[in-house]
Amino acid sequence: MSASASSPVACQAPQRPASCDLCAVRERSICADLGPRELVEVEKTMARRSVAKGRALMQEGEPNDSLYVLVQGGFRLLKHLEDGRRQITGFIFPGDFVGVRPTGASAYTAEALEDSFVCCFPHRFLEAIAERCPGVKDRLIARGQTEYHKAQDHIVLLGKKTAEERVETFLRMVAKSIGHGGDSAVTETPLPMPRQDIADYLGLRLETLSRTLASLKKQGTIRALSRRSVVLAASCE
Amino acid sequence: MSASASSPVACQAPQRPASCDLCAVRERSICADLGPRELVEVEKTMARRSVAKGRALMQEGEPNDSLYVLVQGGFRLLKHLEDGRRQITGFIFPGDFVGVRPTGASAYTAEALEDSFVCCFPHRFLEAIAERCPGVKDRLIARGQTEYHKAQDHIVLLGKKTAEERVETFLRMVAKSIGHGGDSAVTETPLPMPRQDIADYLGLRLETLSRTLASLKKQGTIRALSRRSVVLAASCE
DNA sequence: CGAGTATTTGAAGATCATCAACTGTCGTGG
DNA sequence: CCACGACAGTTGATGATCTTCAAATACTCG
Repeated sequence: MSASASSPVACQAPQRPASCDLCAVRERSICADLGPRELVEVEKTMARRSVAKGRALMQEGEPNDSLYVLVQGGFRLLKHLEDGRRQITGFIFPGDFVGVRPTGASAYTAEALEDSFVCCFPHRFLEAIAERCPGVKDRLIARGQTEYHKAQDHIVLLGKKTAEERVETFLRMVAKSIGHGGDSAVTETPLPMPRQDIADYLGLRLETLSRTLASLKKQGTIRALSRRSVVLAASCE
Repeated sequence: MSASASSPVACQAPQRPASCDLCAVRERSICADLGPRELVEVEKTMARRSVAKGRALMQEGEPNDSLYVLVQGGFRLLKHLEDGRRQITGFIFPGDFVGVRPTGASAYTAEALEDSFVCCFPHRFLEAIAERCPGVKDRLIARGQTEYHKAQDHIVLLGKKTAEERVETFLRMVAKSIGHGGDSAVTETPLPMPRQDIADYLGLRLETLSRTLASLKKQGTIRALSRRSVVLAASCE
């Protein structure tokens, strides 16, 4: 299936764009603020990096000095409690970025859900670029805000919603984040993360998540469900 | 102006500083990045505002075009679910600020826990100031990050901690935020918010919070407890 | 002092967690 | 191509934590 050299395109396997011109997420990332001149410069200095499924892009507590833009794949962001309990605080999809500021101790770990590609912007280059492109810092501020707002929605979910509400909210969120174009209601939404990750995101146990999914399917909220994808019914009441 | 001329200082009642030179939180807020010239200008154009206990500084869904720096008092930040359930997503104490970006629809409501004073920086002025003081935008980015990290800690608390752990974490957090200087262990920590707010922050019911507080007191984790303050035992195990 | 609100306490019940067993899926190799 | 093993996910039975409903008590303010 995942042929490597045979077919020229349309291949499911991770494939990074050859240049920024072809980058699928450029308009959604900080690169959108770069002028043509800066873009050329960035393309020369910026490192691209592939991260194999399960490997960490950054580790809670370890220093980090780059901003990473996710080009392809997905990541889970997670924090640990001393006794080993883990909480997933978010998921990252193409166009999103992490590491907005350099730090001596990252607040969280980022692990690849599948083989992924990222672009690395060391902050010391970024600072120089920002001087010529003021929009870059504005975009970092804006990004920080939307991350914060997403975290607040997550807080509401964990603090006030029932298991069933949490699961439905999550599924609609994923559908919106990586829903392929048009009306996400009828389309199949991929679930690139295992059940345990979803449970750790929702503050539920694996078994409770499984039962809740089964229940939503029986009710019809979920049209179809497989290990790696879901089809939701329209969201109208 | 409230009590203005009579007593020089040491008054418990809300009292806003007469000028930025006397501002207790200046070094902790964006003002720390302003040069003397900008400070003078800011002092002329910036509006100060008092907010009575219970009143909202900004409302979820309503537009907001200013950044507010809290000088004195406290605020709760909250979000509503359609059916009226509310979740408190954070508390704001002197030196903190809200409204990092102008928006057509605030993500949350900010309500005063007690009579409070804030400084308002309309974003259109802020933008002009930022051009001359590049540090301002960096500080906004940094602030966005620390808010995000606090939100992540909150997510871990709600997703993985037991009622008892939540309450203890909360109390230590407040002690650290508004703990008066030295070792917060033996000092009395004020609790400027009612029990219902604490419960809504912790994702617990009022009654569960009350019972958990009683239990922590019996165990000795809490040395003394009153409606408006608490004394914690040292945090070592 | 007294009304109204905030907080605490009690008893019963619901939701979600835990422990355990079972089933499905995927990759490997005979 | 199918069998096998390992892991991911599901289902079942029981129990703990937290919620709910109810009532008592404490505190604040006029």
